[in-house]
Amino acid sequence: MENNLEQVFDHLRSKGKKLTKIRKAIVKMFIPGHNLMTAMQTMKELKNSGIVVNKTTVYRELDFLVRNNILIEVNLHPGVVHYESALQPHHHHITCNSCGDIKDIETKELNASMKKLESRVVGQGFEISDHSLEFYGLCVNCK
Amino acid sequence: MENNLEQVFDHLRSKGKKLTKIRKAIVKMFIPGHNLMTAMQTMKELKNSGIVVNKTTVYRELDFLVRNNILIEVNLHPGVVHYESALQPHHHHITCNSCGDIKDIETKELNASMKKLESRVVGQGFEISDHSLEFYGLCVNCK
DNA sequence: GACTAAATGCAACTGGGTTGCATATAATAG
DNA sequence: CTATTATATGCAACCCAGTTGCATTTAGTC
Repeated sequence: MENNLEQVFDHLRSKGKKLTKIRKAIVKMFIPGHNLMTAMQTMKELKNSGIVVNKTTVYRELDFLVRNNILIEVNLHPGVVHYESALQPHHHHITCNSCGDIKDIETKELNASMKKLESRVVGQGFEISDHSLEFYGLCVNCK
Repeated sequence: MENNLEQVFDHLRSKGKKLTKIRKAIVKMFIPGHNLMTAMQTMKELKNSGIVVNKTTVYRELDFLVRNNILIEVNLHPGVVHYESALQPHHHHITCNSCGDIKDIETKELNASMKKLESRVVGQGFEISDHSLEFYGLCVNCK
């Protein structure tokens, strides 16, 4: 979405942040949506498109984009953090235990009962700000 | 639950596994339930009770117990794996973003709609074997 | 073009987790 | 109760994701 992309750039500009070629390139690879990548995968993708970046920069840039609500962290597996666009409708993922492939999954069936659950927990004094729901199994090709 | 403990020991014995003092001690600290610990926390707890263990042993032992369906891995935060008893009713957790405290939480409201969701996904060719649902927010003391 | 905050690179480091290999220990049979 | 052997443990060295301090570079502004 070209539109989203320009919005993100304007948003950052308005906050006095710089639009370096690295930042632009990273935002571009995430914002169209449906891209879920680790820091290292991001670095490789950048390299593939001719932009060689230090890993420190990649980690700092991804953190920066998370702090600015452009990306979110996704916690699929121990040992590595995935990132994806924050500018997408709320959804979850299913990871194939065999080939490692990750697919988006809508969970609209859960909305009502999830709200009920959260209000009960709030009633017990907790304040829920976020949740993480991930599925694991076998994809069509692997089973 | 003393009973569960003996069942676990018998189960392992029947598979030809040895019941060393380290293994027994680790099983004992997890099986009563409501204990959620990282490998390093487990090592410290062991030390506190007078059993000094190498970290390699702790990691291998926790893996062993997961492979034998006595513990499960819980993926709360990037960078560290938590372990808890597999011999508990299905439940989830809420982590306080401020003090880091973790509490168990029942999610019976979700059961029916979760089943619906899973059958839809199965209908699309995926086979779901597991899911992870974790909540984040503020506990009573911290807000 | 000069200035300054923001961004980048580099090297060294941290910490969770793993591997190969030598040694020790629990269970079993003799 | 000793010998045997698979299983478990310790140790040292390693791997890899992610971080830190500091010097250098760059984007945006005047």
